[in-house]
Amino acid sequence: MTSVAASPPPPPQRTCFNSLCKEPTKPDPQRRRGWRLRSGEYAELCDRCLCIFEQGNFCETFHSDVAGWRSCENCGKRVHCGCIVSVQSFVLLDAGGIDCLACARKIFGMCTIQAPGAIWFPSSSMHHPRMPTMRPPAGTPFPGHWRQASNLWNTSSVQSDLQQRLAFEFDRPSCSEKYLQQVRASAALQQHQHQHQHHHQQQQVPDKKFEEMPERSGVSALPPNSMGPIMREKFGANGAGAPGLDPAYPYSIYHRAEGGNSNPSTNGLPHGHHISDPSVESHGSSGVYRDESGSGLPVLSPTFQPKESIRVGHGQTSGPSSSGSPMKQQLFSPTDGGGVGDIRNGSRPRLDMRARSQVLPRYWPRSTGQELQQINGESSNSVIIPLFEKMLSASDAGRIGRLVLPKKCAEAYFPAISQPEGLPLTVQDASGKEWQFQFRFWPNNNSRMYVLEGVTPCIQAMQLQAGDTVTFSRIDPEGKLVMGFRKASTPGSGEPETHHLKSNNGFLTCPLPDNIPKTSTSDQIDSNVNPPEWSNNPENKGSGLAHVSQEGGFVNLMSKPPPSVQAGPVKRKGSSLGAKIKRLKIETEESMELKLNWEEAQSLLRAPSNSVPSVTVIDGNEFEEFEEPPVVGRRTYFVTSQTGERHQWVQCEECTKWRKVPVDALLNAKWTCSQNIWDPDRSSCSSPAELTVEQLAELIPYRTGGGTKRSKLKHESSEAAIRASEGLDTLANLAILGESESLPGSCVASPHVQTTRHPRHRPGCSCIVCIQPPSGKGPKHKSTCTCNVCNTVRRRFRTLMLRRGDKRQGENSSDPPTAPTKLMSSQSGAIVADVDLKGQSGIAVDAGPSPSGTAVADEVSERRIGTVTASSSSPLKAQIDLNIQPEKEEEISPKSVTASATAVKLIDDAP
DNA sequence: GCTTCGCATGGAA
DNA sequence: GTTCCATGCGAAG
Repeated sequence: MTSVAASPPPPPQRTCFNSLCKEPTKPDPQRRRGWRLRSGEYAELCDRCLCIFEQGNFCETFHSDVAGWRSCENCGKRVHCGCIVSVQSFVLLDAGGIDCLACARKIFGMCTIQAPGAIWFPSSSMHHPRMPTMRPPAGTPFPGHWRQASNLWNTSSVQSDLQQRLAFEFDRPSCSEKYLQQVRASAALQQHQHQHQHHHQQQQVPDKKFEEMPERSGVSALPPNSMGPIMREKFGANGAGAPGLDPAYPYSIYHRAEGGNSNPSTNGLPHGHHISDPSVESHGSSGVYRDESGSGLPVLSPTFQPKESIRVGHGQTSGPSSSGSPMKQQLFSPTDGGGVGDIRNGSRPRLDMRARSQVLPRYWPRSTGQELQQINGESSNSVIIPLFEKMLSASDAGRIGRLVLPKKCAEAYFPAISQPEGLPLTVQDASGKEWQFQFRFWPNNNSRMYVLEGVTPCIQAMQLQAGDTVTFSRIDPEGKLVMGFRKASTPGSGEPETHHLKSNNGFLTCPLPDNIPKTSTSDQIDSNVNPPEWSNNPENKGSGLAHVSQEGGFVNLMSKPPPSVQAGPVKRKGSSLGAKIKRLKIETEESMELKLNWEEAQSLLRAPSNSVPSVTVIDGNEFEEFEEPPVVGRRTYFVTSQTGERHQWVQCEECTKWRKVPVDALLNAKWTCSQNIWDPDRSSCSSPAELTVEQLAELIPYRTGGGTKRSKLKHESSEAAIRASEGLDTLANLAILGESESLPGSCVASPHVQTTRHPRHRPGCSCIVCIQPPSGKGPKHKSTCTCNVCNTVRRRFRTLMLRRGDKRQGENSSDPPTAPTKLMSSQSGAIVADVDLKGQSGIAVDAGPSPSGTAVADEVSERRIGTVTASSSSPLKAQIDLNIQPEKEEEISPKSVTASATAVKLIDDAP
């Protein structure tokens, strides 16, 4: 192989960044630059364009005849709002309309707005002390909560949010394709446009741009009829108020074509029309597109699913306005980072429109705002780009450790690989832990089958199983791939969808009663048990989170599928997780709003009235055990005043005012001012609040948006996530327990369901099982561990095994003799391991898919006695699962099988 | 005998 | 009819 001395290519002739100019640019010793690009660099302009730009006349000069001009609500000045050049020169007003930068500065004290070229609002500005004093534009509606501190100052976030929604709405195949068809039928459309020139002015923009700027990127304006239902929900049928839908606001959306090779048949762009922005080329995956011509707004991920973030009101939006915490998503990034694939794996940029549009809807990301915020908790300057998600199949969740990736998604969002061996891929989970997978493919029917290998540790760490959903997102500009997950509920349980188990990010859902008597036997977590701020509490990060919808009165408790699902064989082709169920998940996700972490959930649990605890001493520690499960009360905040006086603050269910109540007050979950018996002056919703929001913010840490607390919480987020995950897992288990035993129509999340199996295993249970972290969480006890817990577990299991062994021997004595140590499943043919139970009768049971029918029960019974199977998929091999529940003998679950198996090992190891 | 790897198969979309 | 993808299954380690 001969090496050819490659002569360096001559430096390309640089031309003006303004695509309407294309004059050659000269090296500028003074580093004079144009507008700032997303990459962090600045547009390189020719002298003339630079001069025009510096004079602030760029838009007038080059965009004067395009749409997007609006008038400042305050001074009436004409401001262009449709391009990257002008994006920093106006502020979107919540109530619609814009203010020019000068007015914004003047009115809102926008001192933190940076000089032209800096298009980000620093996060500090989001909590500018003057924010609450902002006033709405004259003549605009003045909703009560508007101009809350964070609202206005999150203009960039608002824009970002809107843009995301628009991008998503538009980019959905069903949406974009429809419109692109309209574009293609341009002749008829234009004729129609001439007849309705004014109304359709914006729709003509794309065609006009195409004609005027043949080298420009493809542009497609969003027609009113492409407005998705979500947009209509928020902005009304005509889209008024939405910048992108406002007829005076030409919201252009740019589609990037792979390799600059646009295909009009697939993306609606004329040949040769592509985004040639080198920063885009370096991106690699979906993400924030930018129009280098300076006449289009950047667009975030086309796959963003805005179901959650679109919810507003009552502070429920995932955005910053409700929480006081900044929505950690920004449209622009200081640097233009590439995707993981590009940076780490050297992929080529991909994600053409065709690939995106061909991604099946079931893989569309449905990340909630909370999830996104959770993912993005570490960086306020990052853009979270939901890529796709996938419900785990049995194969994916199995111990084989291979996660089959949807082909289109893999090709669209992951690095390009040419060899089957693929590439190592570093993926971060929501807690920041990095996992290394092998991204590869198998040749398959002249195609490829993409898999992620080595996912078992991650899957196990997340305690995922078939039916759960993993989500893939990317954080830009870091380019990190982030893998999240949502737990499934009970897809196979056949639960009526109006009842308990709707699958929402793995949160069980149930309707709630209006009142929850403390002594009720159906105590349930109230839908309003936590204030809106809480939902966005950054401490609520973590996988184990309960969602409580304030709107719908639903409580969603994270849960694993109930035992029936866990243990049930997953039918091939995922038929048990059919499309219908998946769609149900989609719809019911809308009911999920708030998150609780475990500590907070715990804090809601109150000792039932008239219940005297029995004190149990375990390992020197006293535990109170209640025969009755705890009562769920209203969330309150305990505050100690400067005088040392302690009391609680609680938010009224109806008027949302905060009231002070005695520290020992136990409040109904739907507490209202009328129940404020301690302060008659404030026992009505019409009574004024005792403290202002600011004062409350000082009193109640971070709940009401204290900025300093938030930063602290960031540092604690990982730990909090772990705690939350652990705790909610337990809560989830309780929910499962409740579900499995609740009466028809009762709430699955009800913690107040009696059980005869093990009355302790309920909320508040302090038994040796419940005080331990859930399975798979926390440090594992070694098999040789001699701690009190382990010894107790051993002792219990030894007793159980002996009892069972005796029982079984009695049964076997009447059975015909069979092969003593080996059984073979009649259906699965799975490998069966022999187990020596040391003195027990040899019992070995196939743990593979079980034959249906009564045999299952027998077999399960056998399993629970204690078998070790070769195909055990437990992540806890050779480790003690301290969450085993020996008394719950009737319950069928793989975990229980594992637990039993583990117990056998314990017995083996026991002294 | 068990696990891992890689391809093949076939149901479903 | 084609493509996708869940998983079966044989070969290799």
